[in-house]
Amino acid sequence: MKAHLTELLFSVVKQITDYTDSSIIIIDRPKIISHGDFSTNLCLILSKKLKKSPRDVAAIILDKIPPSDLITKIEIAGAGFLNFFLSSKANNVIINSALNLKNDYGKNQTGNHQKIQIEFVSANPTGPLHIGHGRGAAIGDCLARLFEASGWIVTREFYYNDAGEQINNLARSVKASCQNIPTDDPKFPSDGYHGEYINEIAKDFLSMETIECQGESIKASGKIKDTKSMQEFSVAYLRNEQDQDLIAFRTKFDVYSLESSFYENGKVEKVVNTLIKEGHTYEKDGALWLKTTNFGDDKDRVMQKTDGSYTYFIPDVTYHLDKWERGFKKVINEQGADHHSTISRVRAGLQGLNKNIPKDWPEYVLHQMITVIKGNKEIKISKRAGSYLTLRELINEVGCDATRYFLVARRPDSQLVFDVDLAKSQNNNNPVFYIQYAHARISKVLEQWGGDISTLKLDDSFTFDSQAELKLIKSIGIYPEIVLQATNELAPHQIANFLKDCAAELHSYYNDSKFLVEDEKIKIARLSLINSAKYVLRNGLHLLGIEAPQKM
RNA sequence: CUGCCCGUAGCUCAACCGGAUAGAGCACCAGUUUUCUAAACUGGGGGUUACAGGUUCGAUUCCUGUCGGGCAGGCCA
Repeated sequence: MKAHLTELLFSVVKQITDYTDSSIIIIDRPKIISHGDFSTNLCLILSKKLKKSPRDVAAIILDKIPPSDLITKIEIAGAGFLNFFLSSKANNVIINSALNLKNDYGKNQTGNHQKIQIEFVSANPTGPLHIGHGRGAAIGDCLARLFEASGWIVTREFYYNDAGEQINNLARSVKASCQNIPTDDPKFPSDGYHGEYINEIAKDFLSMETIECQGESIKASGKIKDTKSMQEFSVAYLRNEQDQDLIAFRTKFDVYSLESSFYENGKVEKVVNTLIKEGHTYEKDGALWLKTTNFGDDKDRVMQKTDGSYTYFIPDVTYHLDKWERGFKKVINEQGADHHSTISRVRAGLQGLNKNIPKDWPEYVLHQMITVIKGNKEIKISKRAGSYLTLRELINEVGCDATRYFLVARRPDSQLVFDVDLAKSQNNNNPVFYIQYAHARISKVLEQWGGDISTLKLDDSFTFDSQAELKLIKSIGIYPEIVLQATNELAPHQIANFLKDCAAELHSYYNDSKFLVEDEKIKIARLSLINSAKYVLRNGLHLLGIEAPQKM
């Protein structure tokens, strides 16, 4: 519909100016219903160039614009806006389009089958997933679903930091637990992990349990001095836990990349050598430094420590080079904002490799921290202190649907308050139930009707006239635009907000009109309308990874 | 001290990358059911968009400064 309007307007623009590109035409959706279905500020933009007042330009365009049976009225308004009002035929086109496309309604092909890789969660295997990882999982997975809906070939990926200092720390903590050293004992590792899960791992390690992890069996040796086995077992144990958390959260990954693998296949070494060869390094204080200041960082960073091991960002750079070499021209990393300082380092490292990787590659979506409130008290999340609200607990208490909704319904870069009591209370007005209820209501009406849903179609001559109907149709018509916009702006929260609005229109309509009426023509029209709304609600919920129940 | 994010109704948050009268939900007040699910609907009050300047036809949005909150600034990740 937008494209249609752009075409009409551009045919006039070509006549009265020398523009050869339709990109100056911006079609908006007005906020206020009396301003019509679409509007454009085109005349305000052209007024300077044509040296005429915006309203005069509007009059000229109005005079020359070709007629269309999808538009019933065009108005000049305000400072010189053009407002377009859709005809009832256009409304019927929208509804029939949704009825025809069904599960595909709302999708677009702007991605043109290009490859995109989205990395998210990527939690260290040093503890169970918490609510912050949940936010990452919800946002990352929804982004993946959005890009799929926009015609991209998506790879979902999880990166495990299963090497390095944090893992040594984990092994030390488990070892201390095996030796029955209490966490408040001075002999307990000072920066060790304190959670109860450490004791669980220790217990299973000592009783020589076997853990299944991504198709591999890892058996604990049970020997306290066997640091290697303890480390392997602990990592496998926690990866297994995290995998189960993610399954419970309906989040699947296509590829798991392991930090350790980049050491094993020699790629880390190769990256280091390339950086040295390209002249971006120097030695100081017994360490090897990367000149990240060459690429916009505010100070240089150590890349090889005095003990010979590498700092975390070298394997990170290696991993990202690997992504690049796998052919991903578009990569999005979803992570917590507390890691934002890695961005400049990873990008600097990639630039230093001199491989013609774009400066702003990869893209990042950073989500801000979450404040968890339970019983009117804030829960501090700290892995090391052991105070913890795990994602699993949250799913068990609140449910997967509600958890996903609340975690994705806010802009990633705003801090969010998650009130556990509010989210889990069943009798409360919960937006998730509100949306699902709208879907269930439609399903029930269609079921009571008992006809063949696939035959529902709107007659060209039918005219909807109630406010409730027109508002619902508008919501259905706008849905594909929301999907595209949410994809382009990396903003899945827009889907959540849209669905709440769309459900509200449906509920209003439901209360306003009866659907199963005597008049066959009216009945079919109304059922066609709510069935198209059903596809929108279901498809939108699917983008959020939330179920659309037939009844509640 | 430096960098990044944020500041919008009592609370939780939107606002289509500069547009028209800043919108929802919760909470509060008043109503709606002999009807396809009242987990719903209808109406009402509530705002100097933290503050002060600047840019222009027009600013919640862009720029500068101030105040306030969060996160970073490890040879941790």
